Amino acid sequence: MKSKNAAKNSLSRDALVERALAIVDAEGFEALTVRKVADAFGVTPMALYWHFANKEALLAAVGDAVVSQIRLPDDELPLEDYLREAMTSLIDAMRAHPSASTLVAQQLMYGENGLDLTEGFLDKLALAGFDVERSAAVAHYTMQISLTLVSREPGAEIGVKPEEREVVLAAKRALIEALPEDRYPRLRAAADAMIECGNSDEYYADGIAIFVAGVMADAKTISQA
Amino acid sequence: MKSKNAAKNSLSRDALVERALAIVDAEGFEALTVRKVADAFGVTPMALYWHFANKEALLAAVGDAVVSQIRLPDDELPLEDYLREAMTSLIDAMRAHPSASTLVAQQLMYGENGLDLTEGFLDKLALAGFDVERSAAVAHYTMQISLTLVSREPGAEIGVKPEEREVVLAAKRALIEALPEDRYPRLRAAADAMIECGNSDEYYADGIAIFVAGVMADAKTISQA
DNA sequence: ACCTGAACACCGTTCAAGT
DNA sequence: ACCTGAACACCGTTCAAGT
Repeated sequence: MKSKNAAKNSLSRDALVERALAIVDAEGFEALTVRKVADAFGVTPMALYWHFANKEALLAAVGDAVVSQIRLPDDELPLEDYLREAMTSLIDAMRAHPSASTLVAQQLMYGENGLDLTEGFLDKLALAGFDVERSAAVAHYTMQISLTLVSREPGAEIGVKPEEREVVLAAKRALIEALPEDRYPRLRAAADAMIECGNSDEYYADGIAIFVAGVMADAKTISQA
Repeated sequence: MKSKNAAKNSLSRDALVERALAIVDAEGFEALTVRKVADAFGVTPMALYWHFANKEALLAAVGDAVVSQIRLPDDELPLEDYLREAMTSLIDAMRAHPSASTLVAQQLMYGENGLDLTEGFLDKLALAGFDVERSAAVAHYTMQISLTLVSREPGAEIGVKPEEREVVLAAKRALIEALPEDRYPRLRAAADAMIECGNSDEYYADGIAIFVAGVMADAKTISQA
C-alpha cells in the first residue's frame, strides 16, 4: 500500500517550491519557467497546475518559503538593538537567495509567514511607544530597506547567471575606466567601491547603522513634540 | 528632399523610448513587449531591431530617460539639506513612472545620464568631507533607498494594471480583516496604514527624514573617531 | 486524486530579402 | 539606411482525456 508522504515519484507543493527556489538561486529569477520545474521532476508542465493555480501562485509560495526563514529578535531587547537584529535577520535570509528579492518583497507583509512576521514586528514597535501609523511606517521602511540593501548590493547583479556576472562586472569597470578623468574624477576614484562590495559585511553593517540611527533620532524628535 | 529630423513616418530611438515608457506607465512593466511598441507605430516588430540591439537595450534606454529627469540640488547647500533635496528629486522623478523602477535602478549609476548624476553626487559628498569609500556607500544607499520608497509605496502595487489595482487592494484588505483578532491585533489595527498610503507626501517626508537623520548621525560618529 | 497530450495565443529573435 | 516576411524556439495556459 502506498503512503501519502513517502510517495517517491509524486509531486508535492513543498518539493516543487524547493526546486523552483533552487532554479532561481542558480540561474536567476527570469530563468524560472514552469516547464523547467516540470522537467526537473520528469513530468509534464501541466502537472504543476494541479498543485498551483498558476505560475504566480508558485512564485508566491517561493517567496513565502524564504520569508519563513526569517526570525524576529527577542522581544525584551531595547528598541535600537531589536531593530538592528531584525534587519540583520531579514538581510541574512535574503542573502541566501538574492535573486528571489522581488518574490520576497511581495510576500513579506501578506504571505502566510509574512503576516506573523509583520504582526510580531508591529507588536514590538507598539510596546516601544509608537502609535499605529508610526508603527506601520517604521515596519514598512525597515523591512523594505533591508531587502533593498541585499537586492541592490553592488556587484550582486541579480537576475544574471553566475557565468555572466563576471562579464557584466568587467564591462562596468571598463565603462568607468574609459570615462575622461577631467569630467568624472570622483566616479573613477570610487570605481572599486561602486562596482563590487569589497567588504559585504561592512556594507550591511553601515546600512543598518544609518537606518537605525535615523529611526532613533526621529523617534526622539517625535517624543519631544 | 527628406529631412532626417522631421521624417513623419520614420521611427526614432527617442520616439520608441517615449512610447515604451508610456506603455510601462499605463499597463505595467510586464506588459511591455517589442510587438506592442511596434504595433503602436504600425510597424513590424523587427523594425525595432534596427534602432536597438535587443529588448534589453530598449529597456535600458527607457530607464535612462527617466534618470534624465532627475536634477541634483544646488552644490552650495549644507549637506543635510542637499541630501534631503536630492532624495526628493529622485523620488519625484520616480513617482511619475513608478512601474519603471527596476529599469531606473539599473541605469541609475551606469546609464548615460546616471553617470553624470552619480559624479555630481559623489563630488558633493567628497567636498562635505566623506572619504572615497564612504562617499560611494552613502551615494549608493541614498539613491537606492529613494527608489525603494517609491516602488514599494503601500498601495502602489506596481506591475499591476490600474483596473486590477483596486481589486488587489480589496483582496489584501479582506485578507487582513479575515484574520483572527486575538492573534493579529496589531495588523488589524494597522490595516489602513499598511494597505494604502493615506498621505503619500507624509510617507515620503518621513522616509527621507529618517534616512537623512541616519546619515548625519553616522557622519558625526565617524568624524569624532 | 493526480497527471498526460494536444492545442492555442503569445513571446524575443534569426536570417535573408526587399527598397 | 531602414524596414518587411517568414520562420524558429521558446513561453503560460486551456481543455478534454486518461488512470
